[in-house]
Amino acid sequence: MNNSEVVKVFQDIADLLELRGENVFKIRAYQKAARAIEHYPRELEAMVEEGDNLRSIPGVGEAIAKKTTELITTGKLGYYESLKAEFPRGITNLLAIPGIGPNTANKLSSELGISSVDELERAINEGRVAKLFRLGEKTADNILHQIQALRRKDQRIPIGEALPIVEEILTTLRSIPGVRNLTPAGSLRRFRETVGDIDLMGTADNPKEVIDAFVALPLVRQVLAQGSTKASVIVSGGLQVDLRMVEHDSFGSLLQYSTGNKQHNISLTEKWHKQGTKLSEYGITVIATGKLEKFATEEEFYHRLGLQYIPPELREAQGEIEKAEQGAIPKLVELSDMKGDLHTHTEWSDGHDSIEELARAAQDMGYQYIAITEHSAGRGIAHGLDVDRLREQVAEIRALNERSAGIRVLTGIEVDIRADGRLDLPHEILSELDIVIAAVHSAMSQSEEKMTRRIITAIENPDVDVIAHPTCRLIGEREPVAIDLEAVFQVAAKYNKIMEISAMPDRLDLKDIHAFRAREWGVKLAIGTDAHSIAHLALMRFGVGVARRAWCEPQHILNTLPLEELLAVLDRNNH
DNA sequence: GCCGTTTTCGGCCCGACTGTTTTCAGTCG
Repeated sequence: MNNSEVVKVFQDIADLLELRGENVFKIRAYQKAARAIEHYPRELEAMVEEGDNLRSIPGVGEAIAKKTTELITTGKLGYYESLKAEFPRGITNLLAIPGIGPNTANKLSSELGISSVDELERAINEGRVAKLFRLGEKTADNILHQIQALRRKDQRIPIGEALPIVEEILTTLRSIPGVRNLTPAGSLRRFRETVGDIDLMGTADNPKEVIDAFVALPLVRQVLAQGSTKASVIVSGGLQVDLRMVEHDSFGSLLQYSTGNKQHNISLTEKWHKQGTKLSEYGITVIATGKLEKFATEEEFYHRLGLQYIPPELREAQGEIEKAEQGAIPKLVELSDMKGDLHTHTEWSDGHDSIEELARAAQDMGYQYIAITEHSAGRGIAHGLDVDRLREQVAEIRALNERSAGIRVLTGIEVDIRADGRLDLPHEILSELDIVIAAVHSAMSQSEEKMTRRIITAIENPDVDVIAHPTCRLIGEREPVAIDLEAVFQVAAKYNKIMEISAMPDRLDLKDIHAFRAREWGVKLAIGTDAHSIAHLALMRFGVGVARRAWCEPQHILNTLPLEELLAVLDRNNH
């Protein structure tokens, strides 16, 4: 049983307890535990097997640890089953509709016998819902509207799709005179791999003008709300974007409040409440005097609390507040630390541009090096290189390096790892290359045991430097393969092999929590774009985002090294 | 149900909106 299945059970328990009208703090405890497990970098199943204490997870105490163990070892949870038996099947689906909470759901169930979204829709259309006490025509209409929105609403969208849309909006609005601050908040600012709605925060001398320009943007399809300081729109693609404007001197408080995540904010607020201060989107209020302090920047806000500034990517309630108290927030890797790209494709395999074009583009980005890593000729991979073509390419790259200065082009390959763990190309050619990346592109439905063995065999192969996209997932399209990453990281650490963070926004593989664990195991990471064209080189920032969420500093990332040091590390393994 | 620089019991984040009702319950972020 994987973590997300455990999370689902505890979220469901919280919903059922809400319906039952239980103590809200008990409900909150289950929600908090579910969130903590959702972001936890280790698989609970492995922890239970190894006898590790689940109570080391913040928010998991004696009762929830015991329930988790039961759930994982037996596949069932008695408490959950009996709780479910108390309510009509499917009633928790009603809670997923915005505007319906436990009280409304109970009322619908007990008075109208409704326990599904379809039944609810029918009842609204027949006018039965509006007749209930404390409901009415408007509420019923609103629920119907929400049901329809829910049905056509896409899932959370990948950050790679959201960010370009947001940047287009920001660029236009920033050109309005009088705009001083304008930035995204929420999960986009924290660089989560997918985002729901987009929140934008800003300040301007003329906020109304900015709001008017915002709702008039050409990509706006529908205006949901528009006031003097706030507006909500749906843009083409179905994404909801909210803009909120505040006074200049309150911008820091609002931005901090709106960046989250939820648990980060709750932890801060709870902690300082005990010390007699109240935190809100308006600032910090000393309860005794009622005096409100405003903050123009987030830095001032955190410093007022006696904390180091916490970068948005770390605000996930993973111990960052304690680290900030100790002054131990890491100096996270930045895009400007990147000295080169170690994973690219050209027209030699399935890329679009020539080696030289790609190299020039990399040089223009200020890189010191770029590795050309085509696919190997393994089955199923378009235009992969066999030994002869690879030799030919190596010769071309060497010639290119000799006749041009400014950037070093590294010879390489993204060699296929076959189903049994052997590589698709022989040692003779691999040993001639500057860098060998190995990756799985076939037989992805193997058992966890087989897949783990397969990857470990590749890691143990002295010709291999880097393992790329080890879970093979495609966000929203393909589930990750079954693999024991803890075992993989352990072996990678032993052999000093590198794990890649794919910066390709639909991969981001390793993902944040896996990269976090790899770093904890002492595994060195590389960030590669897997570029198939010049434009893809710019995707590096998404990989840097993942690395930052994994608490990585420059020394954890291979391709922050200058050329000579990079070559020394790669030479260490073989060649 | 969780937790501890008020530490094993007694707390547990804050503010706003909406619709229904006439003072506030319910829900959300």
